[in-house]
Amino acid sequence: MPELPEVETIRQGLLPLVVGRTVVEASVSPEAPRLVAWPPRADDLCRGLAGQRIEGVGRRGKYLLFALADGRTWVVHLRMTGVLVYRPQGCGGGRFLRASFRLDNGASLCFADLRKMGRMWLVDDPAQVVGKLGPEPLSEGFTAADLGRLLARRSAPVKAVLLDQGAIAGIGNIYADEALFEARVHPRRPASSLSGEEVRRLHKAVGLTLVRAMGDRGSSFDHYVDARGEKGSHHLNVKVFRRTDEACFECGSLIQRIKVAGRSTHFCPQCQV
DNA sequence: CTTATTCCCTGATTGC
DNA sequence: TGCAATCAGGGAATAA
Repeated sequence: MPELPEVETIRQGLLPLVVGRTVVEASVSPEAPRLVAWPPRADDLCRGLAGQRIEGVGRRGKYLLFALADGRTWVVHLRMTGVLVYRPQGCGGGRFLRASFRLDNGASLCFADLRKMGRMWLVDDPAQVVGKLGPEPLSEGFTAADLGRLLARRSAPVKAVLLDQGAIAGIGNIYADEALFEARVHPRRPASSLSGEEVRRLHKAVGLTLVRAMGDRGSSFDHYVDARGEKGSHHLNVKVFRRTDEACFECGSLIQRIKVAGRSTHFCPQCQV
């Protein structure tokens, strides 16, 4: 499940490989009829990409944004099992290959996706896709006070707010659990019940958690690989995520798994209150 | 406006 | 051994 640290690792990996390159040919498998969310016809996305030079690779939340020479933006979201890899020799086959984008140096960007939940768009303005996202948690402008204001008007569990992309962009199930452990806050606490001190702790914890994960080039619990097809290593360094019934590194209590906001949630019943 | 629930997808896992 | 049910989870859609 690529979240902010994984998508950012992919972005940084793609940057030196594709910026300045031109897409020669794009193709989308008829087996993936929902992959192209816009334009309505996948063929129009392929035709629109062909001949376009890639001017930059950006990221907003969990979305990758490819700036094209004609001013339009190719937007890619990997959802659960999507993988976007740069292959110098082209994509070849592969059972889960859903789309391929051949570049002017003979290499290809290959989009594989076991569960077919990934989406892509070709739009005039990226805001058409990412316009409703909340602030970037790692931006300078996102302060503890901002987080406090966000949480203050929500009665939902604090974890549900962390997962809400319209509240904060880029946090998914792994890093919500990890940040809440880091902040010593119980995932079921109503968001508005956090004290000022707890809000400051959570703000710091979110940043620390995401930066650490990027330092490990992301977590490869399942399918995630970076732009060159390499796994990350942060799944070896998590404190609670998928550590059910294992000892808390802080206090030795057994990590518990519960459901919060419809998502499996891992926490230490001793450390997190 | 909010929150909760369902659906999409398919391989892996669990239960009988 | 086989087969069905369940689970994983991001985000859109829908319900309340």
